[in-house]
Amino acid sequence: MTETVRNPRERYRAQVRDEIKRHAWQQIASTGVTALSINAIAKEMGMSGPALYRYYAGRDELITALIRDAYRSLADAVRAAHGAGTTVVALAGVIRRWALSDPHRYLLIYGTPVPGYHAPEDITAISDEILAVLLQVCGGPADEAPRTPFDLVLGMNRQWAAALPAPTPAVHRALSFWTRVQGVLSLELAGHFTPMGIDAGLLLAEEVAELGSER
Amino acid sequence: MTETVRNPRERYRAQVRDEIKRHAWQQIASTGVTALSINAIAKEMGMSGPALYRYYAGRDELITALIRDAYRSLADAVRAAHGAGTTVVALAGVIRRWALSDPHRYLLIYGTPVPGYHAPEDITAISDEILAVLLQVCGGPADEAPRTPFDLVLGMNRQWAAALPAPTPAVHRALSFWTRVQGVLSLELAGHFTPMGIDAGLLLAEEVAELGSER
DNA sequence: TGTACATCAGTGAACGCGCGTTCACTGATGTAC
DNA sequence: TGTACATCAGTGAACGCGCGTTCACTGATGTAC
Repeated sequence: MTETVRNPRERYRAQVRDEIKRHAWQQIASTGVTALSINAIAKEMGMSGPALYRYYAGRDELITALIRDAYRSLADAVRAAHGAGTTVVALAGVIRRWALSDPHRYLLIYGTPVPGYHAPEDITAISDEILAVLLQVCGGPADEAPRTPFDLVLGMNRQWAAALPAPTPAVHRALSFWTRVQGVLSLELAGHFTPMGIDAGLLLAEEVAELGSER
Repeated sequence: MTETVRNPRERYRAQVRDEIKRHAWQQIASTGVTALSINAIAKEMGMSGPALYRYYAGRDELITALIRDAYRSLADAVRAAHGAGTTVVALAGVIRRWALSDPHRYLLIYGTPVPGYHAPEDITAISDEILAVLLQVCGGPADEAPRTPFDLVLGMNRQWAAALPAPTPAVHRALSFWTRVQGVLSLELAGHFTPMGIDAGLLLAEEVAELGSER
């Protein structure tokens, strides 16, 4: 999140950029992305509005930075879990806890798209990182034969997909894993479970239990 | 959507209320819920801003009406499909087509919650209608014994759940159906599939195929 | 070590905009006798 | 059938607010000799 820099002026810049983001998250947490206001952040920091333009070219660039950090954070969490050795059920739990720890951060990425906004290249790369881990936890691409009709589900227009010989059961399990996690979390975070008294954590575990690497 | 009324004045009122909603949906479709503006709608209709206050007490009441209509529309679509006899796969297709036909309508209900907004009672009732149909398509509550540990997933604090003797496999299948549909649709509508070339329709069919009534 | 200069963080005023909502009002539409 | 009255849709002005962004500027901080 923080870029490390020797130069004292650059160091200060990085600090302020971080503080701006902290306040931005705080604001998003209370009123949502759309209410995110440069002026409001500035006021909260005891600065005048235009001052922030020294640090971000405008509102869109700030939002981009927030989205990037959110993806980065999730990618790190998922990677760490995988590095420590994890199962599909445990990984789902990690993702869920990550989402619950800051619902608006999750929603910024996977919720209703910010109108008029389109993510730059490097962000989809981080998103691919996440999917790569899922793929490994769901069994990896090795020693698996392509299957039908799942082959049709996946086109081949992306590196991580193109790197595979063909869609495999593991790829499909990873995809199922991902959509099922999203399904439970999007409903849970939007509050659609609370009036029904559903244990979302347990439901999620049940949903992904069968998607392990089968080894 | 339109209330039928004899009285000519009331009739006119209902027409205008509908026209306001039509413009509201149009606006939501182009810029999202948060950009929804009473003044903008009025201008589009060739009226002054305050005129709309004759028809809706304020912005929140208008949004409530839109949300209610959205739920109503989905409930009708799902009911109609069930009435004509449907399978889990076909029903998932119906829901998906409903969502794709107006993504913002779907997102208004199941996307990121509108900050500060809370739905009135009668809306959760419509939501229950939908779930009731799902339950029937997934096998119905009849002649099924409770099972563990799924029993824990569902609490019993809601009518349609309380009406059941206990959580059954069918209830759990309905819940799985619902979350899996949400998972695929929320990712598809947010555009997370397009760069990967995934056939969301096929994926959805695969996801719910196993959740039929097993009769 | 001290001075001259360049860099750059932050200010305050301004621009133009749109928002939700209130209020007192005009004028048309329906209703009662 | 015609008149008197009540209802109510819609207007225009106004209030107070916040937004993103630009611009010319002050003053502090770092750099080069």
